[in-house]
Amino acid sequence: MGAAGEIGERLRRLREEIDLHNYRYYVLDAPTIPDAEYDKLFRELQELEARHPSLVTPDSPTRRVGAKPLAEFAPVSHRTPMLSLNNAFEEAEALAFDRRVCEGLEISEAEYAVEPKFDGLAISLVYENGVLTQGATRGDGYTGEDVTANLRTVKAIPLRLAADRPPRLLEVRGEVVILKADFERLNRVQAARGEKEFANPRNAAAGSLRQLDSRITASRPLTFYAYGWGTAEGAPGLARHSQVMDFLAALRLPVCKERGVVRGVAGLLDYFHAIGAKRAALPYDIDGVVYKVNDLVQQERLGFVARAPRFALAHKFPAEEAATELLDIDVQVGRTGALTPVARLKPVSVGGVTVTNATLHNEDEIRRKDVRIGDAVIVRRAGDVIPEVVSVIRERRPPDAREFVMPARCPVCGSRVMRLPDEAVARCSGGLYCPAQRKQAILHFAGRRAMDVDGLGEKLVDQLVDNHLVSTAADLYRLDQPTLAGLERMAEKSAANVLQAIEASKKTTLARFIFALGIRNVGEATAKDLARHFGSLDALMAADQEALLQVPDVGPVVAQSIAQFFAEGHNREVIGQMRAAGVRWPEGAPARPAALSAVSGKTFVLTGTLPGLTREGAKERIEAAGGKVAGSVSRKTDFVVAGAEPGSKFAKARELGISILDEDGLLKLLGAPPPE
DNA sequence: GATCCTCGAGTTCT
DNA sequence: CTCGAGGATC
Repeated sequence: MGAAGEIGERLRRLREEIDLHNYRYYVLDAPTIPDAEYDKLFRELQELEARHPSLVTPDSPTRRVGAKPLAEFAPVSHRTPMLSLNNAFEEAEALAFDRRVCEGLEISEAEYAVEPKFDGLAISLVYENGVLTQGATRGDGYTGEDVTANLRTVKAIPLRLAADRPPRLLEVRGEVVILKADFERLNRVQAARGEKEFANPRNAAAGSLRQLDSRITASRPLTFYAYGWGTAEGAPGLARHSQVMDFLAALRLPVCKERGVVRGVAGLLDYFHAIGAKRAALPYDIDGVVYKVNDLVQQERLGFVARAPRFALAHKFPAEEAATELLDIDVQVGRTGALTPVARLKPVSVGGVTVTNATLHNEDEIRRKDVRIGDAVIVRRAGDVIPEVVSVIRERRPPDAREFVMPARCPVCGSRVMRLPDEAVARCSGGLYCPAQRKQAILHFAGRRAMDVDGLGEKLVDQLVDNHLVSTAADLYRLDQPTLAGLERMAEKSAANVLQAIEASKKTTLARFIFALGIRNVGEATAKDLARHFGSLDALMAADQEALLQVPDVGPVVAQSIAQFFAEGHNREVIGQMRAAGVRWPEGAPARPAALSAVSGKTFVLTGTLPGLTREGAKERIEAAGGKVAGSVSRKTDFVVAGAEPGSKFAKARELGISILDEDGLLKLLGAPPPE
């Protein structure tokens, strides 16, 4: 072999090896060599190609870096049209789909290929004799845009298919997406550079793919999943869609791991619910699942209606984001006097529930998002629960949109509003003179984690305070049946229940009582620390700054808050009244000796819904066994206990490699003896 | 002084 | 759940 031939051979081997590592890294997510070694191979290839430009091939992994900006994208006609799917939002529509399929095919039960529906951008990739020659957006389904240069930078897309005799022509259909974790990283980078953050992974993927400068695309963490083929010439004859997917996977195209084959409508719905339950834990965003009749001959027999196939259906989850109108911004007063702006929205359905309010946190947040009253806004349920205004649709801003101004006086009591120079929140300076703060203080006192007075809710507290029946928490213990029964929506029976609950709350623990007082900066955890450290309320009340600083997790700020609270004569008086009324707890004995177990000293984080235990129950049992329950996952977390529909904590635990337990695992651990 | 971790506080809807 | 801020740690 001549020198040129040898170099050609070395180049070929290098490319093959790099392609394989790319596949393992980007598609299988299971690299087999360290990054540094990969970089070495890559550099060797780059150097060799630089010295022998004539031997550079278009499918070389070095050609992924991005090319010069284009003036515009060229139009591309798809050989086989990329049709849209019919959508279903209700189970009834899925049932109707299955019935039509069975009737159309004159069978009693159909077999379906099922897969998640990615929330990304549909694209088409053309491979000629195994080499990627063209990539295009879906466009209107018949004509898309040529984004070949951009798609070449996507590492999960093979530039050459892994086959000795690849099909003459293969159109691969799939979705370009950004993984959730990559999206968060990307936004952090954007923020650090002072550039605009993306609202969601889909927008980020769309924006990245539509860059005329492919070097920008190359810097974005795009990935790809194939979901089918269009025109295929010289490909093996296959009978089922599921086989097509296996074929694509064998060519080293990335395909979704969650795909499956099910029978009948029950199979479809089971899959829909299974994926729905897994949704939060999946690394990518999806907006539903797709059902396709698996048999390709049957698909052909069913054919198309208008522009959508009759053999496939997209069964969508309720939208997690929606556009609506911001009608007004109100201000709420919290227990500490914090003024929180709340968006009043035109009711809109998000994630299956109707949203009318959403917090805007504080003034800075409103400014940052540039939200104005009257704006069209995008609303999302953060972590699937709490509604939040994501962004403003600038193009739809009405000319009369008004900026929000934080009021100078408390909307409830008229006291001056203060904002400390280094704090984000504005506060009402009225203290307990402010009815809003008084009400919140009483609600906090009665809260489940504090004194646990069942049935004492917002409506009742409003009435009690407004009618001057109660002005401090101690007054609760002076209420009687006739007073309560005179209130709205308070029949004799409910009045008796509330009195009973108030009576029952008298028997409590020191930690709960300290928490219930609502001392600034003293929450549940600090209250427990204080109770354990001082053993009695009198010892705590007598403690000076220095004594307080001895308590773990108490620093100067918290110590100051506590000392200040007890120095206030009014507070001491209220506490005296409550003790006189019979509020009591076991005192003296500082903390029972925690049972020694495998759980002692370990930190747990709970996420999702456990089948047999409540969150509180699980927490109590872990603490009784000497463990700690923290709110968020970090490297110091020993175990994450995951139930059904876990949140982002589950993903984080996986990322950090923390042991994950289910309820059974937790119970076993609780019962297990301590490690030697 | 910077960084990481945890806690506190506020929030929605059924 | 998310944000901000207090505390601990290096």
